[in-house]
Amino acid sequence: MELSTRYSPADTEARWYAHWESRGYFRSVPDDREPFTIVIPPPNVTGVLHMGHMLNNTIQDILIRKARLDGKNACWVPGTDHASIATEAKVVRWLREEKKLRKADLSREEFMGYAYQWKDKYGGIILEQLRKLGASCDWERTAFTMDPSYYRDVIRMFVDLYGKGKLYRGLRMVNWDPEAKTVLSNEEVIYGEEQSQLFHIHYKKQDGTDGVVIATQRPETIFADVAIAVNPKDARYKALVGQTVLIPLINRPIPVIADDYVDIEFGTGALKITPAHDQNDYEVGQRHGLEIIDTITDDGRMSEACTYQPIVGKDRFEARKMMQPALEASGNLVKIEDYHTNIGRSERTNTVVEPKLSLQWFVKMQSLGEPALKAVLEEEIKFYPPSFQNLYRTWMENLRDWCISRQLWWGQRIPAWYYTQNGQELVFVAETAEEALAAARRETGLADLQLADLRQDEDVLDTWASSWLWPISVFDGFEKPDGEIQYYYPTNVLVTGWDIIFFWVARMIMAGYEFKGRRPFESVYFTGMVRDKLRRKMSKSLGNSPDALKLLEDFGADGVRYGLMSSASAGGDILFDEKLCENGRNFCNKLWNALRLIKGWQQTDTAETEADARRNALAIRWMREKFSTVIAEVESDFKSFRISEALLGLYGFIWDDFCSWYLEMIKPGFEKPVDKPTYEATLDLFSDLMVALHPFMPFITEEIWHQLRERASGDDCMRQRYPKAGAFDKAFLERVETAKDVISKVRELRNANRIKPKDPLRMAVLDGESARALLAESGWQEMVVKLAFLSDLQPAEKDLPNSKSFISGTDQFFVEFQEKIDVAAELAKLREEVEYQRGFLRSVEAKLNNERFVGSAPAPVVEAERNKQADALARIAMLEESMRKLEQE
RNA sequence: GGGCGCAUAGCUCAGCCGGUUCAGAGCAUCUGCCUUACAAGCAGAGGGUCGGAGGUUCGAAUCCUUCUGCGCCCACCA
Repeated sequence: MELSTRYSPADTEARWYAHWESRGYFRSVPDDREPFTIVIPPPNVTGVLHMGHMLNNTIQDILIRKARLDGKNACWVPGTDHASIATEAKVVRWLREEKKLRKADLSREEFMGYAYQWKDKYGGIILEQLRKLGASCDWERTAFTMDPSYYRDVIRMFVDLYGKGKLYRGLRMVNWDPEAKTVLSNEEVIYGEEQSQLFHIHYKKQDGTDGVVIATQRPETIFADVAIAVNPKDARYKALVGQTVLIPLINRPIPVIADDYVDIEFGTGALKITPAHDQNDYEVGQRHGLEIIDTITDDGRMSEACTYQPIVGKDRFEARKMMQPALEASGNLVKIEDYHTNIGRSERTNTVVEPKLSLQWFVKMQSLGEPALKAVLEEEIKFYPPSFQNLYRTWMENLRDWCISRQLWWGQRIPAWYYTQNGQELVFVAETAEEALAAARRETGLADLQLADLRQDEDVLDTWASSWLWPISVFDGFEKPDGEIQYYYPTNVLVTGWDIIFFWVARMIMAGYEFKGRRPFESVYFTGMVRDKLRRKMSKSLGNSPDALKLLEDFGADGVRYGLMSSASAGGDILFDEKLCENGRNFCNKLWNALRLIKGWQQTDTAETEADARRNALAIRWMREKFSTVIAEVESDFKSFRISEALLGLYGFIWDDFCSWYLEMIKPGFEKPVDKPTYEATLDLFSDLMVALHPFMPFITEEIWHQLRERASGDDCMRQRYPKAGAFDKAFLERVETAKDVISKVRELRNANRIKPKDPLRMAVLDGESARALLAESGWQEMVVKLAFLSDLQPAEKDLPNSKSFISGTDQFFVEFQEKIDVAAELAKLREEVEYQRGFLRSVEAKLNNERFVGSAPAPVVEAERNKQADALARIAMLEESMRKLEQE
């Protein structure tokens, strides 16, 4: 079959993926092999593939495929996250725009119906896209955080924590998203510097005089004020403490109090206290026993409680605008300053977050955090790169209770039922409504109590309160603790972005110890962020993110995988450039053409000449031994998750050593055959290279594997065993490098003297001890350039009127050219070289003459310096000899 | 304000538990080649006093101090 000069991934990728999948190669069931488990960081169920997904899933696939080739039972569990707030926001928008429906007009059941419609339509798209990338997930295990069994586990978790007293309901100041009308965790609030205004407002005393001026960015909240606070040490306001001032416009009297919290230096030194709308004010209010007046509704409007009628019902920002003219008119506005400040916005809706008092469910983090922190600090769970331990530690040492209730519908509904008896609210937390009812009957003594008498909590759980169970629940670890979770748990490695270290990684660790008593994974590999060339994070709004699917089409999955991995050190950001994928595509093409070359060779039983046979045997030996060293590197790179290094090592070996040197060495002459032993050895070698490269570039390696030989059914590249690093002879490998170096040097001379390739050197003459042995043994001097050994020449030929010399290692070489060479230029070069060598010698001798060096440095180091000295002396002698020869002309 | 990290070739980075893998890789640049696998290619070359200044040491890109310039995390003052 004729092979095209270009490799076309489109033809092969879909075919091989279907082949692998139909053969069940991705499937894992427990057996007696060692397991290797990864659970995917579940993408948002309605998400689409972006660069970040491609990066971390490529890494996971590499690790999984490597483990499979290492003979382990590799299990990669895929799945999706219901992503409560993000998905609900999308569904709400979809309903509004497509169905002309408002969430407020729908019942919970109706809304959930639509949400599932949406999920059925868009959910799982991303999993399909992962297949295009080559992800070898066990698709039969595909999980979803709202699957019935998963849902049940989340409920169990809630009941369990409640029973252990690690979960409570309380009124706390929370971050409120007035658009999504839900509470947000601290991590879901994004702070950014924004332009604002500082209003200086005069609160007058009841007699209409004096009073105090305060500064605020939020004049619309003055109606929720319950006091003015000053620092007790502030002389300016001493007299005022204990007196009463009036809130402008509504003239409600409030006291002036003293509290250390107030900064004398800042603003006017007087602070309005608004406990309902500010965390710190809330705390000050608690200290002084002040009341709380909440003037902002759940959707961010001014409520009746603010009592200033013109702004009641208005949006908080609109109300703010109305305050300026109103305060001016009443004579309370002193001035307005422009002001830079940090404003917190909702990660999901981008709305300005409102601090608000709210009754929510919280997880007590103290006892959960301790083992989780210990595990990482003591490296029972290893982080790659380890520097993320610091970030983790600072967070874990400052844990605050985790608010896990959300005022949404899309999620696991909180399993708490309420019954009001004699004005007192009783709470029943249970896995099912029936159990709650039974408990309610017991506790109230009302045997005829019905379900309808109980009211279930309306809220659902934070999405992270379900995904923190991921490594347990995907193996049904709550329902069947003695089932296959025993085999797969703890998982081996988690691959994820460091941006969710708190949201997810830390919490999975806590859940692992809390619910399983063990770590959820042995290692965590943190990927960096994928950024553009300007270091900007890739985002939809910037439009700087390449279309992932288009990339796969343009460069092939292998090309993209190469591109992403070639510059992805653990934790380091990737400055993505399509150029990287182009390199990957080019590499595929290189492999493809190596295949074409080999497949095009005629074969013969034995080599044409003895020299050919010797050379080929030597070349094969060299490849095998060097391959051993490369595999050893790859293995050690994998151990420390230096995946990028492993790939680049193989890349260099394949491109430079295998293609540029080895294939050129054994390549038969035009229309000449290659001997069968060499041919077979080359196919074997190439096959091994494909297996070694397979984890990184699965498609092309599988394709070439099958092109190289007829393979029996089931004899696929991805089913092989990874090549083992064998023995190698270091001295031999070094001699080969010297020989290569000689040839490179000759090429350099030819290049510099513009001797065309078609016009080869008449003769290159060389001499040197170690290189000589190798070159003689191999017949390599016949290879790329015609070389002969100086000592083999007749005396007359030794006179080299037109020669150049160079040094490689400790050997000196001469090359003769037909053309007259530029003697002056050559002399200048030699002079430069001799100067360098003399400088080098001086530094070496300075060390050797230093008694303290000779006395205190270890013997091998001193010995090495002595060798350097001898080498340098020899080189200088040779160079001077060459210069004398040139000067004679 | 508290903490962490980074600074090495034009660009992106590796090396960093001191001493021949020590000044490296890829990309970019330059030179010469459409040579019978591949121009998505081949053969070569140039380019860095390892951010500045001190210190420890026989010896520092590597350890310490400090300065400068970046980046990130946490907290957040009205």
